[in-house]
Amino acid sequence: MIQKLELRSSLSPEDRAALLALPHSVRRFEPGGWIVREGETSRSCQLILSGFVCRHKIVSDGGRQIVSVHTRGDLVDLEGALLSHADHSIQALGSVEAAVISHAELLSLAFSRPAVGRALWTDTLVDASIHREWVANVGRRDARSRLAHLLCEQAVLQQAAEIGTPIEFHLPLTQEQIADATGLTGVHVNRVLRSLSEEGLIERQKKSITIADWQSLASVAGFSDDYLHIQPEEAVRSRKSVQERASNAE
Amino acid sequence: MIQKLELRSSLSPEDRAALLALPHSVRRFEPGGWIVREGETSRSCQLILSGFVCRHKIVSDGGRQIVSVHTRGDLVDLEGALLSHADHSIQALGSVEAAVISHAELLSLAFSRPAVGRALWTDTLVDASIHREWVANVGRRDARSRLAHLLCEQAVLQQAAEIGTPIEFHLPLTQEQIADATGLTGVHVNRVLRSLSEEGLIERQKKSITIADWQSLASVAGFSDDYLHIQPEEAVRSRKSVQERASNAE
DNA sequence: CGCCCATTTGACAGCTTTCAAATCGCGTGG
DNA sequence: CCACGCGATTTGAAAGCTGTCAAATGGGCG
Repeated sequence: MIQKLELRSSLSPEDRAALLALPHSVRRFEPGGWIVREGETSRSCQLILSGFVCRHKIVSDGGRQIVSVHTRGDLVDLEGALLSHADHSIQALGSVEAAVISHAELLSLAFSRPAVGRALWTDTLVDASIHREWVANVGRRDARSRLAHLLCEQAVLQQAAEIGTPIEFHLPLTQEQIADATGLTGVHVNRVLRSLSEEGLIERQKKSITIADWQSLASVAGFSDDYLHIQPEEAVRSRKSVQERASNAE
Repeated sequence: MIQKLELRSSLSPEDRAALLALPHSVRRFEPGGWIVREGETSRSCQLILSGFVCRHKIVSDGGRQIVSVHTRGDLVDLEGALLSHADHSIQALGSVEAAVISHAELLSLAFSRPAVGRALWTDTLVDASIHREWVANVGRRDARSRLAHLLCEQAVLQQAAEIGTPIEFHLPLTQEQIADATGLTGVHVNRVLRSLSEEGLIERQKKSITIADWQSLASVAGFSDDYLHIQPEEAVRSRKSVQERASNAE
């Protein structure tokens, strides 16, 4: 499971073996459990094995901004390996299982095996790219587009991580948390989500979403998956699959 | 000048020498010149020698979002070395001089000299951290705080890059561009800037800003420089200097 | 001196927020 | 198995911050 860490780089079998051989222990977090707290210094990072986590920051008036959501296969708190203190907190959104990997071990592997270092570095660059898209999302899109964009992104990412299907996926956030991720208020998220489903773009189950009309939703969102930098073969497979299922659903 | 690239990591003299020995050519850009266009593939990255550049994305309704501003000592388009296509554009804000460095050369140096690789990797992590702060800035602060935050950030960054003093610095953006960086409109930026200067927090010259009351401005912004991850000794020097000058100015 | 772009300013509309209250969902305890 | 209780979801009404549209002013460059 560890090797799926790398959707965006190629690794030799030896590299994979070295990654798999990393000493680690599995840790479980309760819903709401803190994985990292802002300001802390840590000695290890966590590879998410199951469940969802989010990174967030608190601004001075008490408002919270979620800056990213991660799931199976994502390595969080890699920052801790090279930076002295965490600039944000990381919290479990539900029950979470994570593999704890020491920074020292990971760094030494990264520097002894170029392909591994390259893959990890690429991962941080993609993280940054996603952050940039989020800046544009909260900065320049209205509430409707913002929410549509978040849904499209989650659909593609969960598809890539092989969790759920591209048109129906688990949305582990409460409406209040969706609001914190999009820079809106819980009340408004509720209204917009309802309007999206009334228009037939999405369908809402208890804690998951079905994209009823991918084309329209992506168009409302102005969504393009370029910024996710998913490898060509993966991207093709993923996009095709999204579209096929979308058209089957019609 | 190249070695000041690393404010946040330590390098041995040999590492510095290797960086300085990188083959490069100097390229000049006109104001508004494109350094990278979204979607492009590039073979080299650019180390800014003088002037300012910004990264930005265009959303589907034509709106523009500036996602970062860079100046002397910043390496831009490092993404191009590891990712296949650019997810954003980079444009010169005024006249810019940049050293062009081939990706291949830079990567081979990064993988042969761990300290260099570490420094570059750290740089991308700091970039990501700044992006996260921007997400929080546009997502969860009102116009007043957003602008104050942008000003505080620029003051500290330009001080760290040794351009101008911490309380008076060059702001290479038009109000329209400031709006694109903060997710506001030009008209509103104008109003808020005027109100900040009427309240005595800042003073405005033609194209530069003087922070008249750092304490108050930082408090309006909810600004803390933690997320910039400036090395301890640097941070102390920088903060002290900002505060000294600020109190001298009173 | 004149043109062009950036900055200002005013009035008004509108998207989102705020504040409150009602309803729903679901795990817990009787 | 059903009642209770708390958090999440909904909904309504009203206020407010920010955007839009337009026009005037100002400043720099050819």
